[in-house]
Amino acid sequence: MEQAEIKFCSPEMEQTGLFWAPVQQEEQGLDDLFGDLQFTLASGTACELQVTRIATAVSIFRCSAWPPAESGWKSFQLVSPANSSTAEMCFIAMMENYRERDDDALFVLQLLEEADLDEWLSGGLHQSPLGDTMSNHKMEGKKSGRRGTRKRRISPWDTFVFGGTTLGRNREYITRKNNSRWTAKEVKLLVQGVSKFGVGRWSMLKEKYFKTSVRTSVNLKDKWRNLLRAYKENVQKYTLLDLEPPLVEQIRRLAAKHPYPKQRHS
DNA sequence: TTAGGGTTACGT
DNA sequence: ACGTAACCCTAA
Repeated sequence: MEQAEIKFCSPEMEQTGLFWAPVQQEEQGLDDLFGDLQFTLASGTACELQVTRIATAVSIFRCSAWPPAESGWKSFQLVSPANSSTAEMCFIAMMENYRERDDDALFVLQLLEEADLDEWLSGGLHQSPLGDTMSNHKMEGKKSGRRGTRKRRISPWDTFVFGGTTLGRNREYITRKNNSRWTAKEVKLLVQGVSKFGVGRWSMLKEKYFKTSVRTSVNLKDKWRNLLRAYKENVQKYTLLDLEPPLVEQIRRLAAKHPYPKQRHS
């Protein structure tokens, strides 16, 4: 959102994609962090992320566009203590395809388990539960362990934070398997994109409007479909996200202009 | 890569 | 319970 200034504690952590960062909190709470977040790494690299998911108790932010692009890290999660007004936040980098890198994920989870995350979350600790343990861990050396198809599953991160035994005690739900709900801001962007490129050019839309977003082109397509279902003169009983009327109008106009599904030629 | 049906998580 | 929205699967 409003360019939060974030400094990193140590270069090592920056390397592994795991670090602490003091973040200025508005009184509104963590919701303010929804949307685009820009900051600068200690190295000077500018970053831009999009925060797409926040949950209560522990806040999880799934972000994208982890730089450097070559590192293979594409997204990360951010865990912050509940109810802290100047939250110290721990960014935990993770792969876009955590499914392929369970070893890594589980390794970190193990570290977190050993550290007293509960205590950290309650505000008791003032340094990373991971300490510098991470510097011993060579991420790049790891070959991903899992192969083969696998049924969908909840991210181990989610399970740990919300459903795992360590923290499960007072967390009553598990997050959605992926990115959670679209924000009004994202929807606006999508609508803007559709109005520019028309319906059906999802990968281009992704490229131009959602380059750094967690949303995939398929997500964009699905979201558009949902928007139509929700607003196309159609009476849904309710919507989970209220959009500004002008935006809804725009959606309706676009829906009329570009029939969807688009005619498949054959 | 897209369209569209199917599945799952979560809100009401 | 049931509806909505996010995600998955896959033919073409």
